[in-house]
This record gives sequence, C-alpha cells and structure tokens, in this order.
Amino acid sequence: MIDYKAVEEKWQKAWRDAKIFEPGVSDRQPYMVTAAFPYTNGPQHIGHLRTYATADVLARYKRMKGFNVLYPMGFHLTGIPIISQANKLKEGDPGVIKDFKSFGIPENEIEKMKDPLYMGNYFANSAKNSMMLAGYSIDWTRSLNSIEPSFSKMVEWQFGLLNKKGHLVQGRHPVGWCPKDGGAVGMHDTKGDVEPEIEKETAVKFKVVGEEYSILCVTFRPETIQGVTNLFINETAVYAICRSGPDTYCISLQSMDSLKYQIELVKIAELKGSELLSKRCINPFNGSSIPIYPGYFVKEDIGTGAVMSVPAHAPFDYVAIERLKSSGYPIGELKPIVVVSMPKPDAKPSGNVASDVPELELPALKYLRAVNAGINSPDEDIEKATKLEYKEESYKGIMAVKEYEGMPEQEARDRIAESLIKSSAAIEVYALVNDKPVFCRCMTRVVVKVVDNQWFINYGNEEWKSAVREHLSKMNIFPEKSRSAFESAIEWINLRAVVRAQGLGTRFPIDPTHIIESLSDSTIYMAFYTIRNLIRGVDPEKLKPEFFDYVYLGEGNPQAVSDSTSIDYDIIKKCRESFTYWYCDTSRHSALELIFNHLSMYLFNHVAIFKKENWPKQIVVNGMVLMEGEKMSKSLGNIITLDNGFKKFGVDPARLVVVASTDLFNDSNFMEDSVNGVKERFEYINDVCLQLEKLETGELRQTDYWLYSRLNRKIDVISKAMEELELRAVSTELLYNTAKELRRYFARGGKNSVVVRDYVSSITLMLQPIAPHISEELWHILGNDSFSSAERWPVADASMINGKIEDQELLVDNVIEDAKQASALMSKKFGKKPKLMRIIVANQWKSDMLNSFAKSKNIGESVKAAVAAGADVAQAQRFAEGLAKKANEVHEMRLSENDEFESLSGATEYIAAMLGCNISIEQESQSKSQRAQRASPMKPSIDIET
RNA sequence: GCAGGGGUGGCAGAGCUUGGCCAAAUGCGACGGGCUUAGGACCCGUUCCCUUAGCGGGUGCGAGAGUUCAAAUCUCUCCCCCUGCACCA
Repeated sequence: MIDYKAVEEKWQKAWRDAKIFEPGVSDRQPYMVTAAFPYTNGPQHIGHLRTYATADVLARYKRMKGFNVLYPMGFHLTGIPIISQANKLKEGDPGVIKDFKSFGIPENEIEKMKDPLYMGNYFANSAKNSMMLAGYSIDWTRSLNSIEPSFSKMVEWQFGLLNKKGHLVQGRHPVGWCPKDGGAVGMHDTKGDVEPEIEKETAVKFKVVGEEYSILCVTFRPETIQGVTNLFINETAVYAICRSGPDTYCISLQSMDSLKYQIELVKIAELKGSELLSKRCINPFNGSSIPIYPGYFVKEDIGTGAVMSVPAHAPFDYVAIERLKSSGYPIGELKPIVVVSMPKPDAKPSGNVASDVPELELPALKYLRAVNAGINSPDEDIEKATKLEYKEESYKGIMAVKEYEGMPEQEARDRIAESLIKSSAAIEVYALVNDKPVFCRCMTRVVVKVVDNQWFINYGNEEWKSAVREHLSKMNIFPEKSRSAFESAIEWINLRAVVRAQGLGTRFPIDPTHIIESLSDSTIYMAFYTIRNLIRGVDPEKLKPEFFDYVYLGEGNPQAVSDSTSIDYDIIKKCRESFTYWYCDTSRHSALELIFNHLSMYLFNHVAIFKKENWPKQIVVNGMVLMEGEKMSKSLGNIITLDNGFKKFGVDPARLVVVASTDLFNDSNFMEDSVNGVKERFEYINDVCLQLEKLETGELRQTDYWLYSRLNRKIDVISKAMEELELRAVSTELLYNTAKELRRYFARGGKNSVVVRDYVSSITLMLQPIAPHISEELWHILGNDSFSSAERWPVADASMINGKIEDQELLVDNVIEDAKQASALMSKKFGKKPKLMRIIVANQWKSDMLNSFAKSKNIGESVKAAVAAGADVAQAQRFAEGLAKKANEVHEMRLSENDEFESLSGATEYIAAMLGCNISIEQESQSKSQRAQRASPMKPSIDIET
C-alpha cells in the first residue's frame, strides 16, 4: 500500500532542500507559468486545485522538456470583500462565523479576523500552506501580495503610464449608493449580498398646460410615446415642484429623495396629487394635449410617481382606465393607440401563449388574456402580463406608426429616446431594477447616484482594441474553443470604472482620495514576480517610476536610475536582466469565467504597457470543479478544503481527478469513486515496480517487442496530448491503459525485467507532471538517485513501434474474445464445456482479395485474381459478396496467412490457458473442419468440439 | 435580453474541426461467474432490442426539417441547461 502522507512529506521536503523549483537566470530557455492569485477571504478548497494544478502540470512538463521554468505565486488582498467579511464578523454575523468554523479555523483566530488586514494575511498564509501541501512546483522566493508597498509602487507606475497614454478618462457613471453612508454600494455592501442592478431609463417631460413645470415620467419604453393617451399620478401623494437647471419638474416628493442623486433638484413648491387632476399636459413628441388621471397602481416611491399611460401596450394602464370607466370617472373620448404590431406568424406559433389569442384586439388585453387575467385581477397577474408583453414585443415587435413604421421595436426605442433627449424633451435616468428594494448593510435603502467625475479605463479605444485583437490572433489559447469568447470579450469591454472610495489597495495617483479598483490593480502583476526576489531589501519608497521604466521598458540607463533612486546599480541591472529573461514565453492560467474581466484586462494592459516581446503568449482557462456532480457551495456544505481533501485522498489522486478527469473546458467532477480508481492504478504500478527483481532476464520475445511497441506509441500519444494540454487523454493512457497493458503482458507470459523496467521507467517519468509525488517515489523504487522532476521527458523510439506485432497480438486477443463468447453461449445453451477448439486461419487468397478490393473497390477483378491464385470460384464469390456488403468498412490487412498462423501458433499456450481447453491452430486449406470456410483475415474461424 | 459554451447509452464522459472502419472509447454503477471462511480488493463475462456457437438485423446520440450514396458528426428552425454581463473578486 502506498502511504501517501509519507510519500508527500518525503518528497516535498526533498524538493525544498534541493531548491529545484527556484530557478535562476540560465542558458536554458526560460518559460514562465503564472496562475491567477487566490483571493484571501477564505481557505483554499478542492475547487481552487484546478487552475493551480493545471499550471503546475504545465510547469513540470516544460521543465522536463528542458526549459528553465518559473512558477511563482502571490496573494490578492485588495478590494472590498475582506473588509466586508471583517465587518460581518464585527457585527457577529452567524453565517460567516459558522462558515469559518466549518473550515476548521480556531475561534481565537476568528476573533482576530475582525481586523481585515489580519484576515487577509491569515488566509494568505493558509493558502500558502495548502499550496505547499499540494506540492506545486512554486518558487516561493518571489511571493508577493497586492497590498504590499513595493507592489503599490508598481501599480502607481502602471496607472501613471496609462494616464500618459490617454487611457484614463473621466465621466458620469451610475452606482448603487447609500445615502446614509455616503458611499458606493456593491454586492458586498448590501443586506443579503444582492447585486444592485442598475438600468438606464428615459424620463420624458410632459409640459403642464398653463404652468411652468413639466411632469416627469420615467419609462422603459419611450418608443410607445405616440401611444400615450394620458398621464397617471397618485392622487393621494404629495408632489414637488423642483428646479433643475433651466427646467422645472413636477415629481412625487418621495421620488425626489432618490432622484436628487442623479439630477439637480431644488424644491420650490409642493402640491397634492389631486390638484393635478384638473390639468392637462402636452405630449412632447406630437404636441397633443392629454389629460391626467389618478392611477391606482402608481407608487410614489417608484420612478417619479408619475406614469405616461399607454393603454394599448401596458396592461396596468389599460386596467386602470377600465377601472376608472366602470367607477364612473369622467373619461371622455379615450382611444388606446396601437403603436407596435407583432409580425403575423408565418408558421405554427412556437408555443407563445399570447399567439393563441385572436388578433384585432388591443395588445394589452391580449396579454392579459394570455395569462388568464382581466381588469379585476390582482396586480401580480397584471405584472405577469406586463412582463410577457414587454418581452415579446421587445423581441419581435415592429413599429406600426409613421416615421418609425416597420422598424424593429428595439431599434426604435434607442432612436426615439435619443431624439427626445436631443430635443430636451426627455432626460436619461437610472433605476434599480432588482425585484425587491435593495438595502445597504446599515438598513438604508440603496439609491442610484450618478457620479460625475468617475475615472475609467477606456477599453473602448478602437486603436487599443485592434492591437489586442491582433495580438490575440497570434496567441495560444487553451482550450482553443474558448478563443471566440476572448474575441467577443475584446469587442464588448468598454469603459471600466477604475477607482473606489473605499477598500484595501493602492491609492489612485491622480486622486489619492480614491483606491484603485482591485481587478484593475492586478493586470500586470506577473511581471513583478520576475524582480520580486531581487528587491526584497530595497526600500519601497525608492521604487520610483524611472526604476520601472528601465526595468520593464528598457528606458533610461541603470546608472541614471541608480543616481535618482539610490537603488544599487547592480540590483537595477539584475532586475532588468531577470525581467527580459523571464517575461517572454509565458503561460497564464485562470478560470473560464474570468475571460470577460480579468483575462481581457490582462491582455489590454499588457498591450498598453509593455513592449511587444513581453506581451502574453499563451492563456489556459479551465472550468470549475463539481463535488459529486453538484456545485460546491457553502449552503450545500460540500466544500472540502485542500488540507482535508489531501488528508483524505492523498495529493496526487486528488489533483489527478480534478485536473485530468475531463478536458479543460468542462467542469470536472470530483467523485470519490474516481479517486479510488486512480489509487488502484497507482497501487498496481507501484507493485510492478516493487516486484521487478522477481522477473527474469533473457532474450526478447514477441511479447516483449509488443510491450516496447506499445510503450513507444504511448510516449508519442502522451507527448502530443501534453502539448495540447489534453490532460484527460494523458491520464487515461498513462494510468488505465498502462495497467491494462502490463496485466496483459504478464498474462501473456511476459517476464523480462529489463523490458518491464524500461516500460515503467518511462511511465514513471511521464507521470511526473500529473502525479509528482508518486512519480518521485516510483523513480526512487526503480533505483534512481535523481529526482524524476529533474529528468528529461522520454522520447519515443520510432523503430520500436511495430504495427505488425501489435496486429498479431491483437489477433490473439480477438480470437480469445470470440472463442470465449462462443463457448459461453454454447455452454449456456447446451450445457456442454468445450474440449477442443480449432482455430482456423483464413486462406491467403482471402486477404489478397480483401487488400485488392480495399484499393480498387472492384469486385469482379478481385474475384478473378483470387480464382487465378487458386481459389474455388464459388467460395471466392461468396467471400466477395461479404466484402461488397460492407465495402466502406474494408481496409487493408497487415498480416498474411502465415503471419496469422505463426502468431497464433506461438500463443497456443496462452490461448489455451485463457480458454481453459485444448487448442489446435489450423490453416483453412489443411483443416478438415466444416467451419473452416468461415475464416476470414483477422477473424479466424472457430470450431468447438465438446 | 445580450454574449460564450453545451445537450450522447443507468450515470460520468469521449467522439463531433477533417461526414463512412460508431451500437458509439474509457471509467463508474448494475447483474452473473471465479477467488475467498466471509467481506473488501482482484480476475472473467453480460449490460438498447431481436437473433446467433463468435455471424447478422433493427432502433439510436435534445426535437424537427434539410444536404448526402452515407450524419452523433454539415445546414436551418425550435426546446432545454450552464457561465458571464462591469466597477464586483
């Protein structure tokens, strides 16, 4: 039995002592592998294993291919989550405390984590420990974290450069905002961790006749403005008349409280909603005069407390009008105006409920019916109808009124909104569109604030985009099929807010009251690894921009930099040397879901900052890890921390299952069964290594050549798979097929210790990237003093690949399989056990015919040739018919009749043993068996005597 | 809604880029047998349907339609699932 714990400790210590993963600058070709650094607000768990272990596999493989490989690691502490987590602890949040306890964190530590910095460092340390347990081939001398002062210096330099290049811009930006705290509110700051969803809306100004103010109505569907028949207000609410620049608005008093964070509002008067009812206002689109009615559904705290009524297309509006009518409210001529039509379905409707309702009705009514609602239905039903109508019409609706007639509704929406805003008939506002109101942790309701001077990185810059686009086309992307995601990410990414008012991190150089947002501060940090170890003794204050200009960009000269920064000349030189050495051939590892943020920003920033030769060369993304088929989540309680997982399963089995149970793109499924399967194979190979001495030596026999052939073919297959990072293929070939082949080799009578040693030695070496500890152990058992990690990757000897021998052995296996089946069926049916089996090899003319047919596909000629060669005409024709039937499947044979006969004869003992009866190998022409004629190439006839 | 990726046998998961050697690798599970005092491990066999002494035939790879001599594989439409959607790591 393999003692995983002991093996892991032994080799991890040996690696550390030998410092084999601390590469210096050398003559060997450099290769640098980096993986997204872990965020430190929790422990490492099995899910984290995937990215880091995949990177480790590549690092180890490249090392064996003769590269000088650097795999560094750092920790992410910037941002909000750590702070909000610490705050939760301070508040005594039972959820967080419970989670932490379940991770095995001692209570006194939890207490100390009320200090966010303490928490960050605690988890950084714990992550480092877990990663060391995982045996990643990381060079820890370069470790860094994202809040250390020297790192901040680099980030400051980076943003100075971005600014110089014009990539930083300022502008208006809506954010979730807590009026009480006076700060922006993201998901981590809200009660229940909900993301405030902000959407753009249009607020249309309806000038009130005879007054100086306009009623402001917020809408998602400005394109329906021609269908407005009236306004709705809440007659019991209080409305405010406010000045806003040159405009004067009438909005509900309550909505003023939230809207004032978006537009300037100075209240000059108040009036009751009921006072508005006697007035009329003007539709700014067409100048028509419309009345104002009380709308039962109008809420004073939503939007502006006033709604433009489009009864033809808004179920609520329709219902409100109908209810007013039936209550006797004086409504004169009010005709709903249809402004959007649905295309006639040319085929059968595709299950759209609404399509079942006859046309010629008002759309609003149609959708009400579609959800089985009427004018007296509860609001939830009307809401349903509203949503359905919004969805369907937005998707398929066609404008049905002049000017925009025939235009898809989506397009008309943008155009009309734009033109209304342009003519000052409307303004743009934002609203939270979460189903429920969003509250800040402090219980204050979150509003939308438009920040005026927000700083952005302008990823929308077309020049920048096209440079990135072009570079991407030259990069390796694994898996290749995620390239399209990168392509669309490049197109999609636009302005990205880059600073926050709070959180851990680097101060923004242009406005030190703000902190650089934490995804933006970690886009080029990998470059820092190349010098981190060299500047440990340097006072961070000395790391002035000119230092980075020289080290990263080669600008200036080391003497001048040394003079102005008072950093040692030698250190500066070495940094530059190290950077140029390492930062060329790089592989970046991260998870699939980061393509649209981190990885894209990584590309953009590299292109913006560095010289072309230092741009990224390769990105590897991987899916996530499922636990026994389920998503890992705290609520399911199925998160296994790395430390626990390793204890339970062993490092190599665990990482092998996570990394190699599926291809990169798919989610990998961590199942205990799979772990056990892996372990069994390890045990088997381990046993073979341990028992090598018991084998004999001697001349090579057919079986030995077979095993060599398999081995060399395997080396080819695995090497190719490794290059493509198809780790699943690597593991099946290396573990499952290896065990299978060895078993067969021994069963077939193989017993040559030299051959087996050669075989398992190569297997052991190829195992190194995916199962490093086991590999070292086996390598050691095989009598080697070196590290398998430091050995070279095996190279296939093409001359040892022998298709003929493999076919001969395949034939033997086929025969055994067929015979077993036949005899099993026979004994089942007739209850008789076979005494003797005749295995009859097909005539040579059959394989000749088959080969000629495979080439020419011409039956007639093949038959003729066969007859000329002495075949019986009737037999030849019968055989030809069989061939013709599956003409497409016929392929050439490598073995002649003699080859078949020889290999079967040579394997008589083996076959007899496998079948448990006597065997006679015969040739078709010589055999007296009646079944002899049934023989065909690679498929001898079998005649069973009982 | 938009963008990206998927839907394959009891399950997991290949194959689909380059259509035919695909009833579909591999692993797990289940069933039967062997080994064993017994269990585990291990070994052998079966595991879509019919049929058969290994043959052969049918149905079949989300649904439907199409291209083709030939489709899990190409095209179109539809349905469903997953991930991301921004200031948040």
